[in-house]
Amino acid sequence: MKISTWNVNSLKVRLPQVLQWLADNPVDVLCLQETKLTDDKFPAAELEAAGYQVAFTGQKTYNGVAILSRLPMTDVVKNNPLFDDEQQRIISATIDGIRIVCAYIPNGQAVDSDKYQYKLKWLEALRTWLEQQHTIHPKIALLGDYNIAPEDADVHDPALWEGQVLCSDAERAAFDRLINLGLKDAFRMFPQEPKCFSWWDYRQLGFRLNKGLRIDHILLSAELAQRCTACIIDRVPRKWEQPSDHTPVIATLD
DNA sequence: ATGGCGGCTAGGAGCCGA
Repeated sequence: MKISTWNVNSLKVRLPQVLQWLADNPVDVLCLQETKLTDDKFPAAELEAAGYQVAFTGQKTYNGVAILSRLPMTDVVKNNPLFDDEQQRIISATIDGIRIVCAYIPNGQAVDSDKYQYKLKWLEALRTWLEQQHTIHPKIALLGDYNIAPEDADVHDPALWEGQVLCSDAERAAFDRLINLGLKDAFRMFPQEPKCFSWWDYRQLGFRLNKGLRIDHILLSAELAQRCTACIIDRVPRKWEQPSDHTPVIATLD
């Protein structure tokens, strides 16, 4: 079973690329972030025609998440019931006995901004809820755009980014608290080349110069980590015309 | 580098992302 995540930065613009990527990479589950579509505009028919069931929750202009699955989905839940939030950033479902949580964690903008405080509160509420979910569902995976580079190895220029949003101590501590629930960062379970990233700025030739960050992650509970045989970042769609600034991450489970 | 690029809403220029 292959489960994956991709921040598509507008599903309206990126739908052809999502369909192409799924044709090339027939994963069982794809979690999407930043769909930026209200539910009435979600391209369900096109994705169903490609062989995927869909669950989604969106809003105008910003945010929006979805789960695409080849297998049936049950118990779809939108958002974090413990956190009153107008922003549509979480959707979860059970697929083949696995609880899949798709999350678009807030960006935070800058460490001195209100959005950063919202990000930290949002992460604390996520941790509390996920702890409960983990108890209920021992087979649980949290996939998405975390907007956190967990370690300096996940940053192209750690000195430039030190203390900045996405790399600050408080954000990394929040990431560690998720790990401490008993979750594993699937990508770091395996040997990887240095300077592997999942996001590159559109500006300044970010991708060509590999000036990126690894901020898209798949965290697995112990039962799933045992079954995980590979985790890779697929840079290919970042090379396509009109790409998302993020690229997919895929974990393979036995 | 208080920018850039790209998508969004607008139907301008400005917000936001990361």
